Amino acid sequence: MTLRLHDTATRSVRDFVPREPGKAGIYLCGVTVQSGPHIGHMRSAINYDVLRRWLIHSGYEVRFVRNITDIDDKVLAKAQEAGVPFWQIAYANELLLGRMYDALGVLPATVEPRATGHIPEMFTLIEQLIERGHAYAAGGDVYFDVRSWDRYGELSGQRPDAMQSSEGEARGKRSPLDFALWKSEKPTEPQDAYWPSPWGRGRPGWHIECSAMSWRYLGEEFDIHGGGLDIQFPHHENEIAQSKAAGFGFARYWVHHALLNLGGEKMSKSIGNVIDLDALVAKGLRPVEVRYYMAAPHYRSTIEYSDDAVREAAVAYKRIEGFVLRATETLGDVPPGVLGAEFVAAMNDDLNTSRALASVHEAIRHGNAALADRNLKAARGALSTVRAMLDILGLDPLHEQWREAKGDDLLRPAVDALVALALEQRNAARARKDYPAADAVRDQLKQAGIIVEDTPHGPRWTLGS
RNA sequence: GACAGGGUGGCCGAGUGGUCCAAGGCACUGGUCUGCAAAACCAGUAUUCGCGGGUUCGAAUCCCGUCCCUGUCUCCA
Repeated sequence: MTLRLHDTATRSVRDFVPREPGKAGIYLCGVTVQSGPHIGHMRSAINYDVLRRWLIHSGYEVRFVRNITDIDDKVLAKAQEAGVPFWQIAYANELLLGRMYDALGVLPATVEPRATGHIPEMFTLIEQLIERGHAYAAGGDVYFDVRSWDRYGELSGQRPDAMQSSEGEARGKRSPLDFALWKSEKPTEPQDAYWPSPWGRGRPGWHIECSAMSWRYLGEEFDIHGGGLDIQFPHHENEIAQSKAAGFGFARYWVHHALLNLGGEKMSKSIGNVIDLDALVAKGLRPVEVRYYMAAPHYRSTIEYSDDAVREAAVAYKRIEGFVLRATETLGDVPPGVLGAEFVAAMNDDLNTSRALASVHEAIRHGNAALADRNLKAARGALSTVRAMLDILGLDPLHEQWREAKGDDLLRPAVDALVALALEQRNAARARKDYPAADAVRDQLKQAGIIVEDTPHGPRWTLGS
């Protein structure tokens, strides 16, 4: 069975056939680091992290390139506002982004290149485009000549003739549709944001960096290009035009993920309807629960954010976690084993994580039943398959990523001994049928954040609320 | 206006021609277990898929119309 992926360019689900057997090259449009990341960015990161893990599991050697766009109009505007160099703003936000990836268990990219580190590659590309008659210099600017590329619109379905052109004619453009590859310096912009170029001092246009970096790290043609639905046009359309006009084969599959909405609109810094990971943590959610929330719906479905929905996701995840922890308590460490067939089928079906999770929950139900029946063999099987499936989604509760803070390892035996003391008293009370006293012990522990549950083999405790 | 994608139970969310009187989760109800709980398990909870037509032996799934929602429209606010 092979992976099938939705390809935006053909608007269809296609078998994934890598350019080179056993290898997969992915370019993901990362973030423009104009400000700190919000949970909309997290969705992108998590969706592609799942794709990547699935490809790795499927035996591919994955080269995963996720860029940082560290220069653009907004970064410069923020820098001017703050009175600091643009790269200071960009780098500070890049660090925040990295922290967010770590917190959510997003695997580090193979390489995370920055736009400003690839100016020479841009020059080569731009010169190639000029030579081929698809770009022209005008003053100190260089524009891509959209009319010279008749496949323009192939990705988004936009027809150049039908497009509304923007207000205000830019200087030197032959057509309002043309877009800048290189922008000449302006007196109103920070003077430390420019590079010398064959066309005079200036800085990159918005789209050229991705063409340059994908070329640098993945070659002229690569397997998958990803990004949010909102940058399909113009950004990806322009990327295709540039790269193909330069003679590259470019991306073979275009995978776009849907957005995270809040209040009926996409979460966006400019609209101001943003929530970041810290805000969710402040609501009592753990990053792993947030990851579950983002990974559970299909990647091409819009998520309308709501507090209720995240909380519901947290409850669902706790059910998963509860099984894994309880099963491990009775079975000992059972390593991840073989995936369920339904899970595999679901993942291969355009990464249908929703369906895949349904099979996880079913396995858990069977596992819980097996535990209750003391059918250890069946329980062991369920645990190993559940852990394997969760591992693909980056949600295995036993993975080091999700272990509580380090001190926890030392604290736990100590708390365990104290709780055992309290439970001895409770047991004594129960033995003499003094239930009010027994319940008082349980209630007091609960107030301290320790939940006591009775099992056929004695009480167990967990932290919780 | 153009282009793209959606509208499924109380909620979240899969399902794109028959096995769907619609997966899974949450919530709720009843049961088992328990001293009582909790957890877990079992059972129940949409004859129905925005609305109106049509195609078909058969439609949530295809077609037409209609209403509503989201994204995008280029040196992006």
